[in-house]
Amino acid sequence: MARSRNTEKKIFDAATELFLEKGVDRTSVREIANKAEINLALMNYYFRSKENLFDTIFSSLVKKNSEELIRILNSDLELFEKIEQYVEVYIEMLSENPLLVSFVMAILHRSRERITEMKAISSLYATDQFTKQLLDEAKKGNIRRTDPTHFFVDMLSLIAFPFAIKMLVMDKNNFSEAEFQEFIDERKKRVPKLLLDSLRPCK
Amino acid sequence: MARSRNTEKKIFDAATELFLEKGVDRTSVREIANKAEINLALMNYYFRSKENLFDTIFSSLVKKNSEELIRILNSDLELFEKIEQYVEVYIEMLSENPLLVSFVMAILHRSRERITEMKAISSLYATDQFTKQLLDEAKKGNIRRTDPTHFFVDMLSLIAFPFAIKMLVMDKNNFSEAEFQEFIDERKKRVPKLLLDSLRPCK
DNA sequence: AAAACGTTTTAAACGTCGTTTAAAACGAAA
DNA sequence: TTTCGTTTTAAACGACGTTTAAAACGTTTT
Repeated sequence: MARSRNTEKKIFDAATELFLEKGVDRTSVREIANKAEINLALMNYYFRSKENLFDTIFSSLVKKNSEELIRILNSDLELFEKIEQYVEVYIEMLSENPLLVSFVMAILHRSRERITEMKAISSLYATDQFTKQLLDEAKKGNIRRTDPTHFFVDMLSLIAFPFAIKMLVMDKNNFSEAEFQEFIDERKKRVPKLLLDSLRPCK
Repeated sequence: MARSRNTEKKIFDAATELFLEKGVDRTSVREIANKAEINLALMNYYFRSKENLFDTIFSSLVKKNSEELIRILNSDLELFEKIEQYVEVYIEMLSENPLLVSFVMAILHRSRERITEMKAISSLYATDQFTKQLLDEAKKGNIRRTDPTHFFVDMLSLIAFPFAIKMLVMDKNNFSEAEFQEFIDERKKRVPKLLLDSLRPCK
């Protein structure tokens, strides 16, 4: 009984690491079993199938990493401050899990047809509260009118995409790991500035 | 002889379609052989391995689709006009090949270690000419000073990422295919405006 | 026209993949 | 100590990417 929980966790942890590193389809069950030091058939015993193990891990990863972000979106912070904080926390989170973006991208393509069922995924998107805030501030004349759908996609793109093309950026600029990290850190200031400038009614 | 070229092309075309649609790792060689109506072993005869077939297809796709973009970056168009044209042509190109972004993303993760060898991939990035133009215009005071590396990553992100999260955007906004296409079309105007506003020295 | 040649195609087999199976080993309750 | 449900094991299944040797084909040569 204590043994079983332990086994389940060993499988979960080993698979998580391998899935993030090599991708689901390039990780074999025998590899997971080796890393977790368990018998091959135990993966199916505890998780029914590799696909179901993947779903479990994916939901867990998304949930763990998106909770704070949703909390920020739904907070009653002033709009500009909220955007600044959201971007910074998001980039910081991805810095600590640099493989997460590629992983999610791969899943969005790989499991395209199943997206609607994967409820975890919706926590990656804008909340109604944030959308409403954008519309309200525009109505009050505090910011330029902007399509919330576009604005949120802009924000997500500027935050996440650089991680997806990390290797391309490193290769073309001859960045070391540390230099790439520095580049990413710079974006914590740059991206909010770009977004807020586009909202400011100055012009 | 005529037969052989034909066979090679049939394999290439069938595999291209399947790789884009299902991803490399979820496409079996037997599936390719069926679709191309050729014997299983001919894939290895003409392309040595599935991995090599994939490399060939990837290079061909990237080359075919990036040539015009590079031509624009290296043209002597005025900076703002160049950015407008680059964004519009890029988005239009991705609209016609909506699976390309996910495919390239998957490859950037899947073949991370081989990126440097895959020379085709460098054509996805900024040219020296464009970088120089950004620096020159800033020096002349025509635009705000900006880090060309960041600026190009911003631009790429705003162009490409929405295609990568297509299913997420469609799901959350209840978009039909046509509505998503409309959303993308709007970005042809929106993205250049956002980028140019961030460069204008108005403030 | 037949023989000889290199090119192209074929069917069968290899080891590895995800998954299933039936039985063995185990731990707690009787 | 026996019983019983839970956990683990080894072996096997069909499908995967790849290799092989031989068959079929089209050209060139005699």
